[in-house]
Amino acid sequence: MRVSKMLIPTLRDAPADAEIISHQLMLRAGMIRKQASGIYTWLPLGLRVLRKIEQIIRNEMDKADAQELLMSGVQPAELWEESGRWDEYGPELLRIQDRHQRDFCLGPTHEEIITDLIRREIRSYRQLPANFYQIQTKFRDEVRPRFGIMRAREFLMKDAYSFHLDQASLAETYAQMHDTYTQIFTRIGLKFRAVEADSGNIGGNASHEFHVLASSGEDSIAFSNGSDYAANVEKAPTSADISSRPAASKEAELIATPEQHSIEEVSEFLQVGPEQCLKTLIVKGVDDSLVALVLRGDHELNTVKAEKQEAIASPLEFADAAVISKTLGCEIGSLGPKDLPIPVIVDYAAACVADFVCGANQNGHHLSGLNWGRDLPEPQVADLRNAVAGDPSPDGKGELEIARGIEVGHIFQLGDKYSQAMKATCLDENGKAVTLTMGCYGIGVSRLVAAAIEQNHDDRGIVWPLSIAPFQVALVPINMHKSQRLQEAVEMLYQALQAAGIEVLLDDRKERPGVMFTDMELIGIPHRLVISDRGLDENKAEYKGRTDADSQDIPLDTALSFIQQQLAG
RNA sequence: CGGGGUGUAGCUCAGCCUGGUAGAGCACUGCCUUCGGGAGGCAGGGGUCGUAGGUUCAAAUCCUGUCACCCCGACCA
Repeated sequence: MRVSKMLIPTLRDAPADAEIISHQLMLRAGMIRKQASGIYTWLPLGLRVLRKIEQIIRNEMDKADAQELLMSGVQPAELWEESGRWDEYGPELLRIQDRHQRDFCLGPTHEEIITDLIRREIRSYRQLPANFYQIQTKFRDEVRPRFGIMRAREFLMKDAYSFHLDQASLAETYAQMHDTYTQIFTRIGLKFRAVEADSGNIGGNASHEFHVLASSGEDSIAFSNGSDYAANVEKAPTSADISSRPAASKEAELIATPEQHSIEEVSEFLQVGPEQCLKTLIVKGVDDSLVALVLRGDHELNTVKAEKQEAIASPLEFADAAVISKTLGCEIGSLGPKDLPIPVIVDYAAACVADFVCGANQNGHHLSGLNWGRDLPEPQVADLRNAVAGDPSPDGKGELEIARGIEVGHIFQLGDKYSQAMKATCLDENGKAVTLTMGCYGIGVSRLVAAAIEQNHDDRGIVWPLSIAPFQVALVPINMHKSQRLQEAVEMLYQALQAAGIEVLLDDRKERPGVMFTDMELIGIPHRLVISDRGLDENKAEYKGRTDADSQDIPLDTALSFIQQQLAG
């Protein structure tokens, strides 16, 4: 492809409403343009990347014997009424009417359609198991679309649905899809983790999310450095062996700490680390009571875990400052667990600290050198906090590391939620009707583009993994319009590269070199060949990989084989 | 849905406070010079200032409504 024949409207400045790097770079590289909030047009360059990802997915799904089909994007309301989701799904479902005032929706997902198809077409256990997938535009009327293509309302998704006679068969396909997804993200060339997940409102049992690791990810995930264990930080359990608590070595002491409230201030003031300080949070309990939660100063409360405590009101609410000072006799910044007249629940880690510092329940004072079992009773312990880096892995193997992740895939064992509601059955070997068991498997194809950029960029622009780059090689001639022989040499090399099946983008614009270099780097082409008139005299071309610090000279007549080597390596 | 913010040329933004009839840089068109890391000169094209109403002799500017977009939160995954 020639740059002159392709619309690649690169921008020097990022539009002001683009917040995250992938959104900015996709706009600047001329890959997408916004049509409305959360709705985008894919320009030729962006579409090439999207298609590359699609092809990898398609290829791996086919290998796993999944069959591609394409379902309708507009779906009749009747099916959704049958599954119960017409009422359940909420405003995210974009509902429309046709000219006869019949209700339809724009498909946010396709369980209803596929189940309807399968209940009509599959009659015998001999046709099972079967797995169907499509790559299709979905519409979800998100409350708050943001971050460009990352969380769009209209987006491209690969969704697959498998059908089984029993749970064992589902488990088998589920495991196969887990492997397929692993293969897909590995082939694309992204760092990712498969994470244990809740199945949310789609229903069913087992579920894994696949996260691309990137600092801008919306989710925090915890994974073990000693095993495959990975989970959302909020969901990773934490615990500690109370008997590992060191022996008391200091005497309890009341210290005046005027104007020192936060853990940070107290820790600074008393010159002890925040892990040696305990913080006391007062939340609402059942029946208007109050409950104190005690955490290590460097730990963070996990509200979902806390809500599981019987004494605590759900949803969790912090007590009002006024109520606290009235009931407990001091301000929030001076609270501590000693002699509190309300129930106290202590996080495992906090219960393991000896000689700790905490508020004295007396304004402007803290206690130091406190010890559980000596200065105050052995506490009631519970898991109340988010996992942090360095915590032991819940499976006992290795330690947890924490990273940000972008969810790009999700697999579920659905069970019979939809087949039951929609009466999808088939005959087993005894001629008896059996309700089908289902699995479903999604990949956010368009989101993957953004995720790949979030993980792979530098200050000059996108750094595509070779597998999904819109072009493999950028061919940049210097001042080609001024030299007939350069034109001919470049044309020959361009043809040769193409003939070898290499995707090459020839920058044939009458632009200055700087402009061409900057654009090719912005759009992230992995390999670059520069040809100049003066290089011709010495049979010289210049090669530079997108992330290389410097370019290197290579013999022009070996440029093709050199590039082939680079692509292979 | 709650809170905050922004709408002026394709993009980034100034002008608004203190009303006087619209600007800059980049981009675009033509010509000349330049030519290995976003060149320079000259000459151009392009904006009902989001929109509706109000105040005023006069509104991008002040007032009110409304729409769109963005951010934070809630929500979703």
